Amino acid sequence: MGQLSPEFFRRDAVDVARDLLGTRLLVDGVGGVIVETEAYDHEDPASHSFRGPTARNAAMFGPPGRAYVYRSYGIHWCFNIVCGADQTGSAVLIRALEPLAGLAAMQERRRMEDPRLLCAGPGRLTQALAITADHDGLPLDAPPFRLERGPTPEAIVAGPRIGITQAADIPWRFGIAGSRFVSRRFPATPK
DNA sequence: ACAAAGATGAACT
DNA sequence: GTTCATCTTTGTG
Repeated sequence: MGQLSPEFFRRDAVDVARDLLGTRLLVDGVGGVIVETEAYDHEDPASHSFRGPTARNAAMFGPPGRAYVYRSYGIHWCFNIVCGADQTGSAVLIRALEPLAGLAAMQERRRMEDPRLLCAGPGRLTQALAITADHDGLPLDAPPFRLERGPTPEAIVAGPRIGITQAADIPWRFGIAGSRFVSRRFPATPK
């Protein structure tokens, strides 16, 4: 299974967000399978890129396939992958992983044992993988990162994004159906 | 210069 | 369900 190339990310963030589910993300060999994502683009009032380029969101307006890392609530780091053509200001927030590799390192960094709580949330997974501002702007097809496509999930679910006030009704949060490693359960989908 | 909000998580009632 | 730690970025005067 080869590395995902920048071309994989050179398209609509919503499509990338869906297609990233099932992909393995590793940082220095530590990580797991992406089970939850959210899409953001620059037409989107909830996105950091909505009001154009700034010092913080510079990576979002760079080439696709790179990291955008920002500080959240003064405490946590959040990890995104830049999408779209160059300078379009779209990205996918990685919200949760199913831990697979380097469990001991993650447990040490998170000071807890339960695999379900190691990477279930954007701030938790950056702590578990030791992602910080040092990674902002780095390409994801080179060390310390590794992104390898895995089996396509049987089914995915969608729902409103978490923790935003603008465009709170847009269902751009995606998850692997039935995963016990997501940050929160998805709303029941009416038939 | 200042204030407010924020793509969160943990602890607590 | 609520509170709060903690601090950068951004908008406003």
